[in-house]
Amino acid sequence: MGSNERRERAKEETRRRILDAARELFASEGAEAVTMRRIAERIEYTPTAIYVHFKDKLALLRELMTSDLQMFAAHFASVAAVEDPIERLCSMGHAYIDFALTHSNHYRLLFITTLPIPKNELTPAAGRGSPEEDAYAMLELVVGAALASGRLRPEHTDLPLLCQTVWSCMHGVASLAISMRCHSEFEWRPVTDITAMTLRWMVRGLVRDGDPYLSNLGAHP
Amino acid sequence: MGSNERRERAKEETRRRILDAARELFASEGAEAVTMRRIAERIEYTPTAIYVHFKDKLALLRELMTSDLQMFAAHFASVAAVEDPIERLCSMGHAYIDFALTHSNHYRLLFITTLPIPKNELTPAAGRGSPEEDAYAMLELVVGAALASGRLRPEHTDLPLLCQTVWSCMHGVASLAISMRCHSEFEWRPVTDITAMTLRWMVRGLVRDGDPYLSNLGAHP
DNA sequence: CACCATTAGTTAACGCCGTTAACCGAATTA
DNA sequence: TAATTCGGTTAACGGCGTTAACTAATGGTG
Repeated sequence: MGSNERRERAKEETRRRILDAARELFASEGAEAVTMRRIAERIEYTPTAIYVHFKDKLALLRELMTSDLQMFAAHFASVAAVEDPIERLCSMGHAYIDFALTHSNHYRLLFITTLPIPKNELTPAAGRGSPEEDAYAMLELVVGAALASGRLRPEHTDLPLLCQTVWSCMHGVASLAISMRCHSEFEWRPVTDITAMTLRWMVRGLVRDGDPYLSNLGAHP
Repeated sequence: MGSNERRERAKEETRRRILDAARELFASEGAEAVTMRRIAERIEYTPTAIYVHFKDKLALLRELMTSDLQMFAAHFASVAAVEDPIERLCSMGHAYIDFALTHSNHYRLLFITTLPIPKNELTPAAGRGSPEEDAYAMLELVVGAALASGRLRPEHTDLPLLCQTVWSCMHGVASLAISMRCHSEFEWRPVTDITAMTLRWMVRGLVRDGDPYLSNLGAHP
């Protein structure tokens, strides 16, 4: 009678409310504040009600992560517009750090916190590959474009290796900055400076000597 | 009568046994396996007995961290012997990754896991500064030597900035490698390759054009 | 020697946590 | 109307970190 559909929609609705409550709780108070009981309390349900919609806490978190990964990927939308392939890569690096700092809780969940279960099966996801590959795929696109431009040093041929090295360096800047935030006693240089220097090293390691982009940063930064 | 000393020594002894049990449990089964109850079980005490020797779990972990930091610093003992300052820095980088991979649980506790309480007061420590600064101080020494050698580009003058950028990059390689270990589905390049490439970029970003060390890696690696 | 103070360690309990089994009650279906 | 489905609740289990009250052995002191 179609009323079945209504019931299904209602179920989807509470499921969404659970996810929203978890996300909000997580974003505002950090991962350790996300407990089944507090999520339930927020939506005025019993903790066990959550288990009707999610197998367990990990399944809930995994679903949170997939939506966060989409948000993460969306954060790089603007870099595609940058014309120069090298500058585009730097722009992506800056966007990466920006995301990590402005959404540090999300960044921690996605890339720092090691969940008990491997994130292998984040979601089947639409199309090919997990959403995690969306941002990574974009990185491959950007680095691939730099590679195709012929401006990289001839020894650079391994695209995955290049991407993973770039990612590693940026992740290092982001994650160390996040964990050093409170660590006041330490005289920590501004993240922007560390980011800029890392990107400068990356570019110099990537492009051939005498590349026009080098003059942007050659003088005295 | 001196028997007081014996009592004190006995107390120190059980305190040490608690730390040993925690360390062993931690190294073999990871951080989440370290619970007050399991530690107590190992040394055949009651969980509450631990509270005679440590204020709470965090205090115990902090003490574990300080000894791990010493072990961490000791891991770099051999790099001081390398003569060439640039090569010494690379050697330290390799040692860093080596430590992170062979003692990944310790590395996670020290640099990845963000403890609820800032690690500000790890220990007053002997001499000046916390033990965390020992390895960092060594990094400052190594980078400082490179700086003093006059082989770095003239724009490099900020020693802390250089050290922190180096550290960030190496930390990125280490931590991403650790968290990607299980993540099988992903075609991840060997950590040694990523490490080598990162160090190559670092060196090229650091030293002047035409530095002799560049010919080591210039050809076609 | 007798008495008291100190203290390493135990017992019992509290309030959290994730999770499960049994149940309830309203809506759907036959 | 009777049977069935199923979103949600109640009560409970085992485990966690931590605390208060207590025990028992030791040490110093009159």
